[in-house]
Amino acid sequence: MPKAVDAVAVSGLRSSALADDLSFLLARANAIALAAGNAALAEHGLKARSYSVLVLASGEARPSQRELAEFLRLDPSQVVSLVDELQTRGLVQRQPDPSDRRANVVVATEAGRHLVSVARESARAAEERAHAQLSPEERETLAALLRALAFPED
Amino acid sequence: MPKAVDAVAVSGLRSSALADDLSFLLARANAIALAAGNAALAEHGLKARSYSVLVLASGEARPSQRELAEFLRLDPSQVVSLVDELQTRGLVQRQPDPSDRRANVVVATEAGRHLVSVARESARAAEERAHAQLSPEERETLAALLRALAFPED
DNA sequence: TATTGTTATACTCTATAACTATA
DNA sequence: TATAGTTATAGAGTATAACAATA
Repeated sequence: MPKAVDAVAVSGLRSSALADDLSFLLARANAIALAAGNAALAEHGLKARSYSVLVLASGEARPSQRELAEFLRLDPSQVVSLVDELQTRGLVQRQPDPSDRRANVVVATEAGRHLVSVARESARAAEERAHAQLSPEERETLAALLRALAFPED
Repeated sequence: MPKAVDAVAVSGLRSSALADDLSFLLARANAIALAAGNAALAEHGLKARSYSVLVLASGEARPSQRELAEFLRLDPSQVVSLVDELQTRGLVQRQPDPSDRRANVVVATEAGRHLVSVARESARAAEERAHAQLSPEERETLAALLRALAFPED
């Protein structure tokens, strides 16, 4: 996530053309959420990226690295690094996919599942703080609208 | 913006814990919008960053580099590079701020204003395509909700 | 003393291409 | 011929600290 210059209420730029631009608002809101999320996850030695992989590896989906890359919009080579790191720390394992010997299925270890359950609390608390401006109903509305943008194929 | 692995409908990960996470949806929607925006701006020799600076420099606000950094959530040193590049291309000028001789006000040149008006059309068209899933009303709702997250001080 | 812009540096992230082993 | 994972590398983005000029 970007910097953190200060928190002084910003100039007359709020009334500029950009301030109504959906893409700009998306970028700024994301930068803020990412910074808050990374700060909260840091105490567990995780970042948004590695946390995401760990969460997905802790579920029932048994994703391949290819699927992780696509879902997280990362290059496959970036997933290699992330899984390497998590595997070195004993948090995930690569398991050969019986149905395709080229593919690795990434699954969390017991330690990984435990860490994710702890980290999830930190992440949830951070999100709670970051989104305190919105009511629960507004958050659900926002999630639904973002889902339409995030998964346009539906 | 990240990669572009493919566009195959993704696995069972859609039903994972992450898929309901507001921060994750924000990140994925932003990655998609940013990729589309950068692609559209590339034909004008711009990216989302430099386009944003140029838009702000084209308005009435006459922002200082410090204000640009804060508004765009960039480090002041990153703004230096962006303004350097735009200035080299004759698109913006640094003007001394009479009320504070330390500060540079960044203003677009005639060429800069012209380019931004052309580029804005490309950006608008790209956004139209990227957000085609949403109705105009939904987009306005989304913008209002994102504004609350992007500018939490209000 | 604090702030604006600047420079320099290190680090992380991203994009690309090539290679292997499988399909 | 195409795909999953890997490796390597170059480039873009980010974070940090220090400095000069000014407040």
